[in-house]
Amino acid sequence: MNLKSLAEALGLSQTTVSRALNGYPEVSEATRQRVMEAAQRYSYTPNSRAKGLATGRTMMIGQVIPTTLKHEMVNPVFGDFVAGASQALSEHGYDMVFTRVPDIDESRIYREFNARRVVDGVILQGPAISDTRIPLLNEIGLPFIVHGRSSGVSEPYNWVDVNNRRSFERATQFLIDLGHRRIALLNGLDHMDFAFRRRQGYLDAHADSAIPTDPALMHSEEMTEEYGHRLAVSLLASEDPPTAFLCASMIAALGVRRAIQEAGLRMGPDVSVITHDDDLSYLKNGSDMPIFTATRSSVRQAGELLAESLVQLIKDPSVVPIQKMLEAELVVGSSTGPAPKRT
Amino acid sequence: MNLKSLAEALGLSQTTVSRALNGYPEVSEATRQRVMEAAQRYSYTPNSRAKGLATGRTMMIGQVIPTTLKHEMVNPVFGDFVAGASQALSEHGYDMVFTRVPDIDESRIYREFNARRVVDGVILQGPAISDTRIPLLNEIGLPFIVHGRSSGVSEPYNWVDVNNRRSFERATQFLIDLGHRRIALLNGLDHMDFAFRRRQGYLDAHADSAIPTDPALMHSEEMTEEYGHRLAVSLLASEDPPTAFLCASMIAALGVRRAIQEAGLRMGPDVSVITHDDDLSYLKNGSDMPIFTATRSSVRQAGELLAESLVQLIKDPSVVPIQKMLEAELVVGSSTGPAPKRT
DNA sequence: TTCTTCACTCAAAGCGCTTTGAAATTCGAT
DNA sequence: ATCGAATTTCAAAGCGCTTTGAGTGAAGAA
Repeated sequence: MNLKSLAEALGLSQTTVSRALNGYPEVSEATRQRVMEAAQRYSYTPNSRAKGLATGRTMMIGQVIPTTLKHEMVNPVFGDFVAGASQALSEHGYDMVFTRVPDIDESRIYREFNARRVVDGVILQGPAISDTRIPLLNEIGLPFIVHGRSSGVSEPYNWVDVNNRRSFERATQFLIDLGHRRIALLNGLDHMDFAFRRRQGYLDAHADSAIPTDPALMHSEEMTEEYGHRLAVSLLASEDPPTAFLCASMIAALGVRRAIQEAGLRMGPDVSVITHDDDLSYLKNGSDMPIFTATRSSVRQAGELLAESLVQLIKDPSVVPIQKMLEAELVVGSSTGPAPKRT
Repeated sequence: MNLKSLAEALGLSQTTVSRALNGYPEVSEATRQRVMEAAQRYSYTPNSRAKGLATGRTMMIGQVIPTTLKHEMVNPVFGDFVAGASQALSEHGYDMVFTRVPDIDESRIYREFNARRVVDGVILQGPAISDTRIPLLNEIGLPFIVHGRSSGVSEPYNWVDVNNRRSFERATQFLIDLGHRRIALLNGLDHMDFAFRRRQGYLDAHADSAIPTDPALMHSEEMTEEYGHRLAVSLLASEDPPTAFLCASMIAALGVRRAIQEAGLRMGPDVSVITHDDDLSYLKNGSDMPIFTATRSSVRQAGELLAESLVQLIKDPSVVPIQKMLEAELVVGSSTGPAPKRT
């Protein structure tokens, strides 16, 4: 059933039917009722491609996933983020489309997105430091919003981000206050902006308390459980082991916990651990008493907020840059304690 | 730049240009070269909506995510699955689109997908027992493939699934052979087909060895870390505690491990644990020596296979039902050992 | 009664592409 | 030269929708 046949069935013109359906004022209430009812009865749904072709709108939001950087997609955090974002998008009638492309092609894809009019806007994930995609998208003129920020990009752009620097500064300060002096940092990949900011926070806290940092304690890699485990094992076995760990993700923290237990130590009394907690639905940090002391910020909520902002942006591209900073809370669990006295 | 202007610039008709671009034989090689080169130079990309409108193809694969059943989306397994599937899809030029809808609307959405010609095919996730979406999609005639199967659906449909019954039967048998008699089953949600099959495997193994099962040991819920923990805590504290746990997911198994350690027991020597391992990239079960003894099957690969099949199906709908069964391997790690002697 | 207005409704022109059916050109064969 | 077949190109008709600009009646004003 298409517009034409519906119009014929009703004995009306396509124009009138279209107008009635889309709520234009030029059609009488009686007619509108009749049309609506018929549309219902014949279960007519407009063809979205035709509609898009005519209106220039697609009601789709794009997300490009570079192929070789497999992390994005498989990262559990991504799932929760998408859940939040698609939730919000769907409320405005938008769907989400994922395109995987080889790394090199990424810029081409954005241009194509624009040329082919395949999406109305784009979400940019995992910004690196001085991310080149931002100037690119600005130049193309495709509405977009970044999940995170990109240090080194001077031009304005829209973003939603967690205050990574502050939250890691607070976490580090918390450990310092407990007497820890050797704090290991298990950070995300070096070139990622969020990792950069977290390291800043870590360094700032040390500087504030005039505590020297040790490069041997600062690491960055893909945040897997294995990585957390491997690194904790080697650090704990080192000459001058850390008394505390600051992790960039729950998953890595699980690995750290495993290493601590294997070493015959207790998490909390013997070795302290703080992790960033994205509040993943499948990996809750305890509902009553948190297992890990953590800087918590729901990535799902970030997704919702971001999607909401993007929709608004598409509706009215003239709004000033949307820039929303979320603060992470520091929740205290049983994984931290005073630094053990040196023997 | 659109077809029309490109054709004008070349002094050719739209037809010829379109044909040249789409590799039709009716155009001379020389002309084709000229057109190709011009398309490149003007960086012309066809508008996909217009193309879709004319051809009836969208190059999009849909996935519907019911809103209230939030699990699908946030389940870490989902991320890896999508990574695999979208990888394969992209190689054939397909993108993936997610639509979130309230539970009740799901059937309406499929009809709309079809009516609005918004996708060329659909992936069905998380089939329940006697899942009604399957007959619905069959009736609509929209090409689809199920990730999993649905017991109780008699009509033919396409699927890719892991042999859940067999893998859990083997795992259970493995525990029985080690002398375990009280094996707890931490299963997924009851109405899910995969959970049903796993329970079957568990029951079959018990029956084969004439070992009675205890309803108090069989549980099903959403597979979170918390659930694994909570349940293991209460089971370990019970009158007649299990000596082994069989978990449907790594995440839940992590919770079980935590509970075991909190109880002052050792995983392996004191309490055995086997889990199903979807081989998630962020939650590897140890690369050299597996932590958990596990039934392993890469959900990422399943995604690839499924996507590949769907593409094939769309290309040629006449192919007999595609039904692919994957076998999980049983990898032995350090989480299992002989049943401890009763004190 | 005639002229304006207003409220509705309509035919037709796009949107950018594919594809059909026909026309023009080339070329070897008669 | 002439013809037919093969090769190459084209104009135009959709695909299903929105939207413009015009048309039709009916109601109200003169």
